[in-house]
Amino acid sequence: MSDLLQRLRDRGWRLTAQRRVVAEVLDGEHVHYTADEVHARATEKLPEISRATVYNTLGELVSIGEVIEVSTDGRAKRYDPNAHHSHQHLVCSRCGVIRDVRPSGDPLALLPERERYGFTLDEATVTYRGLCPSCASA
Amino acid sequence: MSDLLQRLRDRGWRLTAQRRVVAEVLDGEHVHYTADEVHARATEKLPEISRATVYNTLGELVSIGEVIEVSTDGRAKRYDPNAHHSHQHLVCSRCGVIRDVRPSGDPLALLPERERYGFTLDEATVTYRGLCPSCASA
DNA sequence: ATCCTACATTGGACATTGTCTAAGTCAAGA
DNA sequence: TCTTGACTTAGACAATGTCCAATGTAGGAT
Repeated sequence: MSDLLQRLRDRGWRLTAQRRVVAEVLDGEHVHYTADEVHARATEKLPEISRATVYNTLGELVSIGEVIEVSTDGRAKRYDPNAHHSHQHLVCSRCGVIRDVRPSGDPLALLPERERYGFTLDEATVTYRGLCPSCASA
Repeated sequence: MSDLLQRLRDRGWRLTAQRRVVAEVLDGEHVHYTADEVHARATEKLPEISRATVYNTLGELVSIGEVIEVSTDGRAKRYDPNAHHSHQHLVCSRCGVIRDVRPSGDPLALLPERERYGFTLDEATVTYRGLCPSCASA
């Protein structure tokens, strides 16, 4: 059993076939599926799983901090299981491929006091955009 | 006539009443309306303007670089007319208010070479999140 | 000033993404 | 094994965005 499933059990989650399948689909590096993509892949393993369950499960995983919601293009949200290592995203402007990246400093530190307008800052999310090697050479 | 309308005319745009009204709605500082909000405000001045025209005009303004598309919450996109001064966004996690802010350095510089995966970088967009003064004190 | 016509607008159908509900199902503790 | 409350399901509904054929009009041409 994956660490994720163990953590879910520790939180009192009922481990249904549907939740197992969603967790399996989200296992891996540089995974950034939309809800529909998760549903499509989940359906391959469990044909009767419903869209609503996929949305529910993704929402729950996000709310407990196991998965991060990413919206790089204003279209469908994407779900990133790499929640336990702080990171940002690098996106190809042409093909849309996404890589997790780690900036060398804290992006929050770049915002001077006079530009904070009295806000209590929490986090900064950065999206780097450019062309990936294959799009750049094409 | 505003500078924006003059620039549009210089590009060969037909200056219709609808385009004038959309341009007027987008005039100002810290303006970040959704398409529907633009439509609602435009309707006050020109009741017969259609949703399609608002979407068309916003899309055109974005494609010629006069307006920036911002999606801070994964819901509707917002349209920011402050396109001629590079800036980032500061968002209240509770009430959603958005301010334009200017970081002190170039966020692109924070991404080390080994984290660029061969991409040709273009830009970095940063969203700072926290609580605004009134939400923090409530 | 009037006419022409290519470009712009309109209303509504359609597409995509996400949310909600009522009824049925099942995991896991007793 | 039984029971029960949590979970899942199908499908309706909501929010946002796109597309198209019919109609209208800005601005150059006359």
